[in-house]
Parts: sequence; C-alpha cells; structure tokens
Amino acid sequence: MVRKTKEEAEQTRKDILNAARIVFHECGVSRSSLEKIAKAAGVTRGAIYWHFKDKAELFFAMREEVFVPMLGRTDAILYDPNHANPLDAIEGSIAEFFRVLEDSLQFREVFEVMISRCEYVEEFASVQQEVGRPAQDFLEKILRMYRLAAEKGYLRAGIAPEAAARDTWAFTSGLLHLMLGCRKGTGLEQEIPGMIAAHMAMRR
Amino acid sequence: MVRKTKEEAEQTRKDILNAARIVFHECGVSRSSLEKIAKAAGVTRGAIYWHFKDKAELFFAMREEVFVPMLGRTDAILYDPNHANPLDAIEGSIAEFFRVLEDSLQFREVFEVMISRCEYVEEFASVQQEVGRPAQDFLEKILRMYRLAAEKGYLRAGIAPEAAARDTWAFTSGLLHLMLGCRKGTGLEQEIPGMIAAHMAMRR
DNA sequence: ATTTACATACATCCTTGATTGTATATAATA
DNA sequence: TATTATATACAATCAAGGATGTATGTAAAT
Repeated sequence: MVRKTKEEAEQTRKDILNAARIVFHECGVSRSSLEKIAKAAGVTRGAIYWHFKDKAELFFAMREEVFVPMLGRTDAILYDPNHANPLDAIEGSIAEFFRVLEDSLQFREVFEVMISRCEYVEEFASVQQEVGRPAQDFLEKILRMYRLAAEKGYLRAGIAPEAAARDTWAFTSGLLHLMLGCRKGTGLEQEIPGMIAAHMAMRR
Repeated sequence: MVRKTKEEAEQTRKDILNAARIVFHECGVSRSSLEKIAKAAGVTRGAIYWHFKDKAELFFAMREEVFVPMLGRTDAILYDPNHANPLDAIEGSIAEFFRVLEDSLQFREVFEVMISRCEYVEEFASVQQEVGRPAQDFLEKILRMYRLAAEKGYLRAGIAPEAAARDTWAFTSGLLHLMLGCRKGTGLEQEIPGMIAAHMAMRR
C-alpha cells in the first residue's frame, strides 16, 4: 500500500521527527544520515524527502516541536498575576524551565542536540541565530521584571535592574550548558533548585 | 624534496594545527575533511596522518595548544599573592579569561570551535569530558577562594561560599557561551567587564 | 644503512539528490 | 451514486561525489 490518509501521513511525520531526535541525539546531526533516520522511523528516505526539504529543515522542525511549548510553560509563570513580587515570577519561571528539562526526556534530548551535538555552520548558522533569539528575549523579559521589582521596592538597594538582569541571564545560560554539556551525569541536577534560589536570594 | 629536518617537521606540525583551527572554525569539525585541512596547510593528507592518528587526535592537539596557556594566565592572577582580598583574585582571573579571548583571535576561534562547531558524540564524547574538566576545576578553585574570603570577612554576610562559588561558576560559563555562541557580534563583549564587576559587587 | 617525513595511489564505503514508479485517497463530474 | 481524474504519500532505483584508511614510494637527514 502506498497512499495514506491525512491522519496516517501526519503520524508518519511525527514518527520521522521522533526518530530524528533519537538519532540526532545518539549520533550527532552530521553523522545522522537520512537513511539511518528513515530506518529508525520505519520508512524510507522517500518519506523524509516528502515531508521535509532536507536535513536542516528536519532539524528545524524538531526544534520547533519543543521550543514553542517550553516558552509557553515559562512565560505562563513569568506573567502569572498571582505573583505580587516580580522576583518570585523570575525565580518560578527559571525553576520551571529546568523542571521541564528534568521531567521530559524528549525536551532534554532536543536541548542536548542543540547544545552539544550540532555544528552551527553554513545552513545551520541561521539556526544558531534562531536558537539565540529566545535567550535575547529572555533578557528583555526579565529586565522588565527587575525594573518592576525595583519600582515596587523588592530589589535589594544598590543593585541596578540592568545589572541584575544580565547577571541572571548569564547564570541561566551557564546552568543550562553545565547541566546538559560538560557536567551531565554528575548529579548537578539535584542542586539546580538550590542554586536558583540562592541566586535570587542575593538580590532580595 | 621530501625528508625534512626536525625543526621543519615541527613547523609543518604547527602549520597543520593552524590550518585545522581555521578550517574547523569555518566548516565545523565534521565537514572539515583532512584533504581540506591539508590543502590549507600546504601539505597532503600523508603529512597529517604522519603527525596525527586521525581527526580526533588533531582536534585534541589543537585544543591543548590553547588550554594550557589559558589556564596559566588565569591561574597566575587567581593565585597572585598581591591580592589581599580573594574576591579581587576571582574577579581578576575571570576578567583575564575574557580579556585573552577578546585579544587573541586564535584562542577565540578554538573556543568557538569547541562550543558551537563540534558534535560531542562517539570519539568526541571523551573530548567533552576533557573540556568539562577545567570547568569542574574552576568551581573547586573559586570555592576555596570564596571560603578564604569568608574567613577574612570579605564576603557579604548571609552568602555561603558554596552558593557564591556555584553562582559564579554558572555565571562565567553562561557568559562564555553567550559571547561565543548565540550572541556573538551583538556587542556583548564591551559589556563583559561591567558584568563581571557587577557580579562580584553583589557579594562584597 | 636506516630511519624519517612526508607524497602518491588505491580500494572501499557512505551519503546525497534526483528520478521514476505506483497504489490509493480525495475531489470533481456526470 | 458511480465514475473518473488528479494529487498524494510514499518506495525503489540510479548516478555521482566525497571521505577515510592503508599501502606503497622516495629522497633526504642522521
């Protein structure tokens, strides 16, 4: 049989994306041939070329699958009106980010692929820009929050909102890279909530 | 002519390492064929295979070329007895690290290759461990310094040396990744000294 | 004379992109 | 409602180009 119904086609698309994530994570992006991915998905390369233009587009689609819901989760907490203190919103949002990473193998795998299993050159150079964009947005978001906190008197005296924001920005980025890159498997995960709390405590 | 004197051979080894750095940086490690590197170095693949077992060993040698002197520079400042306040030693050491990265194109290229142009799988998985090791060492070094600072009364009351060390650790790692990864070319470099000073100011 | 420091040549293995084939879902039409 | 036409969702095959590792050649240094 060849021609499938739309639902079935959508399912094979998902199968391909799942296989791509697993193979990318295991072999790295450049050593993941489309043949390998196809086999892992139980299809042939023809199916992959039907759904995606090439490997770069497949990679990009895989990234989208997790970035959008991740941003939804963290923004929901960052902008939760229940927080009287913006510092609580920032802390909760960062904690949520790492909680999702720890809970979901799928999310963790995608982030690991992007951090340490992909070479950002040529077609993928643009991907790096896209990957860096949320980081840039994150800086702006927490900067606004820190300014709000300063206005409300929650931010410790002597700390400029700009300085606090950039420091938190670097801290979060570093934590992510340490957790998924060089130091994975060393039990760092358990210390993350404490590190986040300590980080925020210094500016309360 | 074929056979070279020992000094000449050492020079071609250096030529190969330089070419490898440039080609790795431009094409990414996996797309850098040994043929490309050989051409860039003005030799043939035979010369590369003479000096290095394979691409992984070449990569590792390139890394060594900059890691050792870099550690020398930063440790020299970290352990400089002129600093009465260990916090000054920490701040100076971190600042020196980023100063070297900005001054030396060679160092920056190597770090960029390691951060965003190499896939850490299979043969390179061990490299990732080695790359992560200095980060681990750095944590232990500054932890000792922070403890010393606490003993001498330089560390702000209410901050545990352990918390301060881990926070600085993540901050430094994040700054490095933001500078060389997603946000390069956005003028972040100019703000780095200020960010480091602000980071340390929060614990004085 | 022997080892060194390469250059050259060879064989093998992937990968990719393109093309072609084809059975069927779906829409249009009668 | 039944038939027809066409687009869909892949599978299979083909052609071509690298990339790697190894084996061999060789001229000069030691």
